[in-house]
Amino acid sequence: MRDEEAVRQFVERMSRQLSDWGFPPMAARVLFAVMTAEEDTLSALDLAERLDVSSGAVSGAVRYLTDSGLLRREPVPGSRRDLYRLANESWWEASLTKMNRLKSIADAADEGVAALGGPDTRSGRAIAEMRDFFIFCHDEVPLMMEKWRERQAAQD
Amino acid sequence: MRDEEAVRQFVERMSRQLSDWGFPPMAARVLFAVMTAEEDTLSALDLAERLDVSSGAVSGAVRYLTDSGLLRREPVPGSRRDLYRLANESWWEASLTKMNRLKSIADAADEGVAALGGPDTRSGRAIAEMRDFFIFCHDEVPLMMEKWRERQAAQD
DNA sequence: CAGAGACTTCAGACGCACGTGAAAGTAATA
DNA sequence: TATTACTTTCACGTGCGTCTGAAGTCTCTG
Repeated sequence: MRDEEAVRQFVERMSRQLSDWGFPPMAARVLFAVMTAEEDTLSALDLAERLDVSSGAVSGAVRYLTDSGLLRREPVPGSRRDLYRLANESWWEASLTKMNRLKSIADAADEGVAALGGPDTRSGRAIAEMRDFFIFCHDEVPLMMEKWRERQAAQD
Repeated sequence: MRDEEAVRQFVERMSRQLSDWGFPPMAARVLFAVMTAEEDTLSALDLAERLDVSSGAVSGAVRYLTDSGLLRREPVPGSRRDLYRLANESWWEASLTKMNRLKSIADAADEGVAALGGPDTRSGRAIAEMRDFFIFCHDEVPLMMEKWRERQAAQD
């Protein structure tokens, strides 16, 4: 049923997609290794073995992921081993909802308008419109997410 | 009024934002050099001078941008010099509307579900939900853009 | 308290994408 | 046809992020 080789390829392909978006590659691999596991927690060693990477790489990746709030570390009492679990089943939703990137762009654009001498110059107007567009998106995305959640709720 | 140094910084900062999204840095610089120009067309030489980069770099960047449909090349009759103009005043809108990335992720996720043995396994279910989420976004974004266009139209 | 197991840190190597600068290519002018 | 103006191509150098592997640290067990 489950095709381990295909799963590997999937993890690799998906990680590539994420890293195209600026996500650290190894962190992406770890994230999908956890998502594609039938177990709901994995140790650092498990991750290193399944991904066939060094323990150091795993260490850096889980640190990134826990800092970002995507993964939760669960120390095992009476053992040096830590287990990792997805902090949020639908991390992608939370990630998109924030979308600080849109805000950063809007902010940068706003400074641009000032540098260009206000929204009444040719170029200033263009950048101002761009800024407004990104502000609009930044506002709309949460609404979109809400719609998604409603739809999900309705499906049950 | 117009602060050239601040404009430079703006171009640089904005390009950085774009390249964080996987956009080629030099292409981003050229794009914003054109957007921030008061002229509506610029030659390759203009671009090289304003950005203080080599002509080779400009050549590669404009090729990328014209191929992507963001810039239009306008040969000047009786001259070897070409001028470049924004192909679309609101290229960002068009770019977001396409958003092939979301589709790619959904496609990859779909293969993942198969590899995991269908949507009835623990991990398969998680990936299937993720897939549906990205399909949802892919469908919603065009609606969002429509809303934006309506709002813009209303503002006139 | 010694040893084993587990994670972290860090210096080094590696690969990759990017921009440079020079040389070649192409088209207009004389 | 030679010259000039502009663009494209490409081999090279560089910088950056990333992974490895070994050494270090910590903590539980015997």
